[in-house]
Amino acid sequence: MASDPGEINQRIWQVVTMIPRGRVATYGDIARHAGMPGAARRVGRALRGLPAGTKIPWHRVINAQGRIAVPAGNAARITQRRRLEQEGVTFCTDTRISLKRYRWLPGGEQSE
DNA sequence: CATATGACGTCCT
DNA sequence: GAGGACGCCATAT
Repeated sequence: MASDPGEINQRIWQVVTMIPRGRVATYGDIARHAGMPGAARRVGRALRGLPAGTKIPWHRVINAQGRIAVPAGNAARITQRRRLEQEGVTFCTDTRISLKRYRWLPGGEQSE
């Protein structure tokens, strides 16, 4: 059943994969859309276990503060920012992103 | 079973 | 906008 941990992480990756290019989503929204409201940490746990050459656009996942949740010491932190800028996502500050402008609404499927 | 930590969120100052 | 406090879920010790 969906109670299996493997089933959960797959559900999370599914939601992350459906995030459109040039757009970002927060852990809380993904967790809620995955059927686990409040389990934002569970999402981070799933993304942390992702391999380097994964097909999952984990770089489009950021925290509610519009910042990269990846701590220093991890090369992924730089990779994420580089990829976001490459997709057209601009940083409001040195570490801040305009969620109000790039936040993707799960299920909203906004036409633009 | 209790405590501490983490790719988090929300509220308050 | 920045920082601290508390809450939530899961794993490690």
